[in-house]
Amino acid sequence: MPATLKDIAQLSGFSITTISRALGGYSDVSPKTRQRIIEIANQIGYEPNLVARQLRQQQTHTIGFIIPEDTFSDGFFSQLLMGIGHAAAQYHNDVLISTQLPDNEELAAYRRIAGGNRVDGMVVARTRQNDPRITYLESIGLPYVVSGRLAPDEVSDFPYIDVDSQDGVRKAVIHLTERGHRHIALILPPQEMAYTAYRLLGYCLGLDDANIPYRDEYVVTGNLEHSGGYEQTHYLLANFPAITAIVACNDHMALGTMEAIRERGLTVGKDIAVIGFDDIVSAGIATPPLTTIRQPIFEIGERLIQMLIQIIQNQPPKEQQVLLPTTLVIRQTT
Amino acid sequence: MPATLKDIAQLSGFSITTISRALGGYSDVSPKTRQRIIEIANQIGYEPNLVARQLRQQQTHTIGFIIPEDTFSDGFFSQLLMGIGHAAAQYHNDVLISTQLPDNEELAAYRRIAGGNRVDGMVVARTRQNDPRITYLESIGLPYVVSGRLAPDEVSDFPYIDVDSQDGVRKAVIHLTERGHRHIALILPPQEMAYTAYRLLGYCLGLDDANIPYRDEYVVTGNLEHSGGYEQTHYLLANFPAITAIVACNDHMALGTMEAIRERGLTVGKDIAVIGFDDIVSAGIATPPLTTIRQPIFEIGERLIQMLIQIIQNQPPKEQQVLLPTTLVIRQTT
DNA sequence: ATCTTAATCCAAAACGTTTTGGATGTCAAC
DNA sequence: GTTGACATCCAAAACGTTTTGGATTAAGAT
Repeated sequence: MPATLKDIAQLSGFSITTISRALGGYSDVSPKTRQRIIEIANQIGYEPNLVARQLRQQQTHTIGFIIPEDTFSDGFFSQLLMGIGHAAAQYHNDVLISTQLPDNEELAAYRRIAGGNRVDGMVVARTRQNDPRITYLESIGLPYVVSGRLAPDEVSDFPYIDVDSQDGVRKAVIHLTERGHRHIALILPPQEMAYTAYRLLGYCLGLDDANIPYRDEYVVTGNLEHSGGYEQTHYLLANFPAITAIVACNDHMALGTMEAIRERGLTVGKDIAVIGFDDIVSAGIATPPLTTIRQPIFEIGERLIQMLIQIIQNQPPKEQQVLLPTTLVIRQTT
Repeated sequence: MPATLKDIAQLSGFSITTISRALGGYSDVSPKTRQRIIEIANQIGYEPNLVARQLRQQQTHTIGFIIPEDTFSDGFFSQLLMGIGHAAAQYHNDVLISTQLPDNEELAAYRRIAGGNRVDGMVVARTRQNDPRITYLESIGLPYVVSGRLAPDEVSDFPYIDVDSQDGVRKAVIHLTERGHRHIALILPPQEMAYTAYRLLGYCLGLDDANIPYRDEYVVTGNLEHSGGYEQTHYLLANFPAITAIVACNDHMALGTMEAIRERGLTVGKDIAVIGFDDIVSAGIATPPLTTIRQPIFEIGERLIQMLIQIIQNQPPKEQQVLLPTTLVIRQTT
């Protein structure tokens, strides 16, 4: 039974309206009155009921973020979340997180949170091809912002921030060809990930730059986890001994790749070069430290929120579709 | 302008009450009516306004979690959060996250979120000595649950889940003495952390078990980050060359310790043994893989929520103060 | 004395829902 | 034809706030 405006009204003898306006800093309440009211409010530990305020004002100062269920140990997601939380706080917004359970229909959480008026806007991550979440958010007209574009053959006509992963992978491949590698394998993310196509494209361009022919059998798909890199690397090295370098499309897989290489009695960085993607914390402290394509995950989270807040406030930013550059962080696996 | 009960009422000719009760599954509405109402609701894409519902029912089905500002890259925190989110979802609860900004007064966020009725309960982590957040939550009577006890000299008479870190460190020290180490250093967390005392205690007990005298100069304090382990290790090894083993109170610091050891031309696991604490993902994939005291972080998050939900539902669990065991994961740094 | 103006204050509506306490109608039993 | 019993429905209050559109009073101008 927390204190309400009504309580202060009764204690002070003023009306609820006046209490509200006094605490709200309006000018139509006399200094003495205001002081008295503030005094009482402090004394009984009044805190405004935010739910009531939200209902009345029809805004929540809250941003929604729905976490897929299979993302427990994903360094990318938690770092993105930290960036989101940090920026949101600067705009006096909180973040409402809903974890999606395996058995639930995918859109259910979006309907509940977004359709149920619990948030002013949403950030959606991990776009897949033809993403139904975007269709839904568009249909209800709620502000949203996306981490990652759609695939190159789809139009991404919504506000997003993505990283130029095509260019990133290309730089990585060039880096390898410059060191003499000509048999370079690629471990892609699953097909349905929207960015997969960009990475494959970058790989092809990189090979092209060095006049190396594309070989389909050097390109495989991993599950984005340690095990994916591990298994595919064993497969690749067992079947194509000519391979001297492997580009994995995230750091988790790259670390799995390193382990597989070691298991085969080879030396990472000497016999087989490895490049990852993301530059998560583990990459820098792996042994040997992993050469990787860094994307500024925390910053992406921050900028997503900046963009979203502007859209919520009806001041759509000029740049609604941002492509951030990647950096090739050269460490000791190449 | 999302659809409301009123809209359905107007379209169907029934009253708002009936709409509400039809959709709510009450038995006092005829099958035909209910069917018609559901039909219209689906047709216009009705979703209940959760804010209104929260206000009316005086409960939010939301759990609050406030993240300190200095926790961006902390693997512990994000993993705890994942556990929290996962368990909360199973109880149909969402998680409201508020990031605390550096300049803000600490309790401000708690007052806003907890005092402002935005959540049904809170989980507080990273207890410090004489924690004011607990005092506050207790004063307003909001259900809460704590990750980690207070220091041994304070009474922790609130629901918590902690890990028996005293026993953990003791096991680690015993493991080291069994391998012949007699000059074992300890890098503690900052004083104000409540669990620091437990770890020091475990260290003392472990030494005692092997009849090794306690030496004050072997015990230092680090900042819980990579740099803390790094700097203190350089200090220790420069001043006390007799040291052959270092226990760091979290994995981040342990990884810093490993780096410092390498920089001094020594070999981790051979010249100097290292043991960490937590068993974050990076520990297992470090090179060499880090021997560490594992605490089940994800599970702690889950159990915190189970406990909290029970308290919220007024069914206080018999076990309100849980001490989970740690596991010494022996890898290759010892 | 009357009129303006400014300074304070407040009643009531509104946000969208759930819940309480009936109201109405129908049908069977007597 | 009266009485219950049951099925179906609904008006109004309530949750705690903000906001609208005045009302009241006092002071200053004429």
